[in-house]
Amino acid sequence: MKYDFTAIEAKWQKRWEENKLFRSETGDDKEKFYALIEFPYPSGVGLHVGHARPYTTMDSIARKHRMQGQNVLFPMGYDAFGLPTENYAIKNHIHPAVVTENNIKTFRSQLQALGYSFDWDREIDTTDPKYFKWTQWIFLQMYKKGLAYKSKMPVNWCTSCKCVLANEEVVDNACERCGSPVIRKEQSQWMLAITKYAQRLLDDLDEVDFIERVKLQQKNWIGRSTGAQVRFASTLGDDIMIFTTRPDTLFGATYMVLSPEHALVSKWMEQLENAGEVQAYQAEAAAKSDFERTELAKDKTGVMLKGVKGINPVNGKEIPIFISDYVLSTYGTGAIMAVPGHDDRDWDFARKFGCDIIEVVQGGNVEEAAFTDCDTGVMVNSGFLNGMSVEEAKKAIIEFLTEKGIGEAKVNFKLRDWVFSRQRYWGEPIPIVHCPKCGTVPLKEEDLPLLLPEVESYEPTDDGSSPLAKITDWVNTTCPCCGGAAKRETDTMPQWAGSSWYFLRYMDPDNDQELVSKDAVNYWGPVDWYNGGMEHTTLHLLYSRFWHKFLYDIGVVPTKEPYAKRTSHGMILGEGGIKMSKSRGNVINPTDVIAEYGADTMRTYIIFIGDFEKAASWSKDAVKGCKRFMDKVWNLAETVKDHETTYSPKNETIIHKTIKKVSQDIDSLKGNTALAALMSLCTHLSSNGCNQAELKTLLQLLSPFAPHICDELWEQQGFEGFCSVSSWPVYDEAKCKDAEVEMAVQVNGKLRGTVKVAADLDNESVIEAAKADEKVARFIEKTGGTIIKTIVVKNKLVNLIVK
RNA sequence: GCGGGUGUGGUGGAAUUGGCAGACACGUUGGAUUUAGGUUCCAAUGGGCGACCGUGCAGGUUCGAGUCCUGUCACCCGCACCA
Repeated sequence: MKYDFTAIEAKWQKRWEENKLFRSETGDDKEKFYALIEFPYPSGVGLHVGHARPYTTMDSIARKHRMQGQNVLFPMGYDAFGLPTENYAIKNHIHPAVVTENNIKTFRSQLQALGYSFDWDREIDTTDPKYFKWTQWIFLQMYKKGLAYKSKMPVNWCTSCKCVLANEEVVDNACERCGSPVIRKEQSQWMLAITKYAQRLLDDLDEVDFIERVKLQQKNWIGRSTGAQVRFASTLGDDIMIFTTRPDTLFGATYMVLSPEHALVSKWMEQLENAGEVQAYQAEAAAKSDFERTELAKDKTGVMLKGVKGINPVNGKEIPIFISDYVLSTYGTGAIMAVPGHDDRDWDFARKFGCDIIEVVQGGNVEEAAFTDCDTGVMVNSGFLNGMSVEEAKKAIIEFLTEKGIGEAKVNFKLRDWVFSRQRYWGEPIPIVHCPKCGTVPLKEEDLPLLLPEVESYEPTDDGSSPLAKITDWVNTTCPCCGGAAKRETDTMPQWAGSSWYFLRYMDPDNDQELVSKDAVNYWGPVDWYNGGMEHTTLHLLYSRFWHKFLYDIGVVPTKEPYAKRTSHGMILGEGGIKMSKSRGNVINPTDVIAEYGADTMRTYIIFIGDFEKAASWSKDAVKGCKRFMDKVWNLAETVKDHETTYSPKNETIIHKTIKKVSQDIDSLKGNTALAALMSLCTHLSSNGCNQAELKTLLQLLSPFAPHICDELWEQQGFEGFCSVSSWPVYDEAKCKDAEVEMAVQVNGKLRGTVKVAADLDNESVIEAAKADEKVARFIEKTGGTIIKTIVVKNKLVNLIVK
């Protein structure tokens, strides 16, 4: 018979669905296993091979765990709010909901064509009112607990479109759409106080099994630092609060720097001798993105505020104050004391602007460069701190500052609060009403979901408010509190909102009373294994941990952390290691690959392509190798005519070895080497003869990767039920060992030969066998003849040191 | 500039974590079967005539280094100059 993958794959996808083979029942007696992959944003271009990599890998893990008898939850859904859909809708005058619906249809059929073992009865969509009702509900709870608040924040403002732009829409400081300059402008925004959870988000990383580089990136992003907050007086009367991690160097502070946006700068403006210069610099800074400020770091810029001086609180010295864009308004207090002797950036700046450089920790040469690596140095030029170690000085100065009431110890985080408003149409409306009498009033829970109104146009308004602001019918409402006339909040939530809790909804997708039932979350939570891209490490992953901790605090979920384990995949690049992109025309569409070679080949190749955690490049030719492997398995099955139920002695060892290898490799994300072992097994069985018991095991081991062909051959061999849900083969450790091993023989560390000996042979016999090898003996003779030392690595290698 | 990564044949990548570098594939070459082949099978395939040389580059530790240490270069991802 011919291997007709198209017919076979359609047949089994249909059967799996008809039999609800992958449905997961909440509350099963079996051990639960919740495998999660990041749900896709259903863009117009459809599924990308980049999606297929983590999805296929996690599918193979889910399938294996299911075969091992676990109750597996492996769900799929769509993160469908977002900018591209909205922009497409604006351009083509189609409702974003319609665009979304069409895109989801495409995605669903593409996912189904790949044969993933999702429980399709649990599919979710973040734009479904039944779903976002609960996104809004969570926001209300946060508002009630004081975690949602309004604040002025800088936004990207297109001077021509007169609207707020996402960072993504700003290209080289210009609007992506119209090319006009983009400036930074203050606008009132809804914020979520993630910083209140900073310490817990940091501490609880110790409790979870995340790959190290994810933990590290989150740690550095949260960025806890300890230091002091210190109040500097100024000659104009106002105090300047600064944060420093090095209060011990306070005597070395020879100038101060404020961020250009600092409130005191505007306050002092009229009294400054160089107000014009200062204002020009402020405008210049406003035109730069934070990122650009960073890139231009090498050449420090700034302006001295003439007419005001700061006063160093420990020695009373008057020091100049600058504004410079290397100080950010969003970190610390937006003001620093500069210690050029012991900070690189301060040193560069001081040299350029002619500020004093004072050494306060001995050990370097501050005339040459800042001495920063100075933890072991001794304090000098620092009054009462002189002679102390850095550590002692830190303690002493904080005591001194606290006593005098001019400073205190302070923990500071890099992490800043989450800007939660978007002036956009295609997002969850924020369920808040503004009442002239009652102020800001949350909607009542029973009035959720608050739906999006129908609008004519999705374009933002030219005063920077959301398109919703134009819908007066919708905006004008009554106050839930006093019943008087009031106006709705017109900002919507960011795309991150819906994805911050979706894993909970999969546990109980149809519940209209709660976001998730206690039974469901107690049974399924936490997610056992969550895989996703590194690009989501600091935003999505942190946001969802934050929301989960909040839900834990209000008693909705029973665990502090949402995900027990987190892994991350590498990117799929185009041929030759170039990034896939539309403009390069090297984008691979999984649907095309399926049409040409079948889903099993596509799945096998995407697993075989390389180390899951590293980037890998697509190769059209290499796909063929995987198709050949499918053909080989098919051909092998055609040779099996017996009904043996035990392995033959000649194949026993390799079968047990392969079961062991594949079992271990799947759970350590090494499907590539598992497949290499299966290819070897297949070749071995083809040339050595294969009985039905052996074929059965091969099919089961291959099934997580290539499930369709395995179920087909399973049926053809007359086995019961589905290979996809059969019991995972077990191996016998004792049968994984070969009787004989080949050991490498080195003379003085260089490979000179090999010997075949019985496994686990004692060292002396191994050395004798090694010396007996003709080539080895010759090299011993040549190098001096006397063996002075021997090193034996069991079953691996002998090294003879000869003099 | 900061944070996190990655560098191995003609190509994708293996290497039990300090123990035979190049498993398994792709490609190439030769052969067999075939009317034909995106069929199947067999053989060869890091470089060098060789002693030997080979894991981005330069050192180091070790009986032994792709793996550990120091320095350095290149590339990729993220970013909010984090005081």
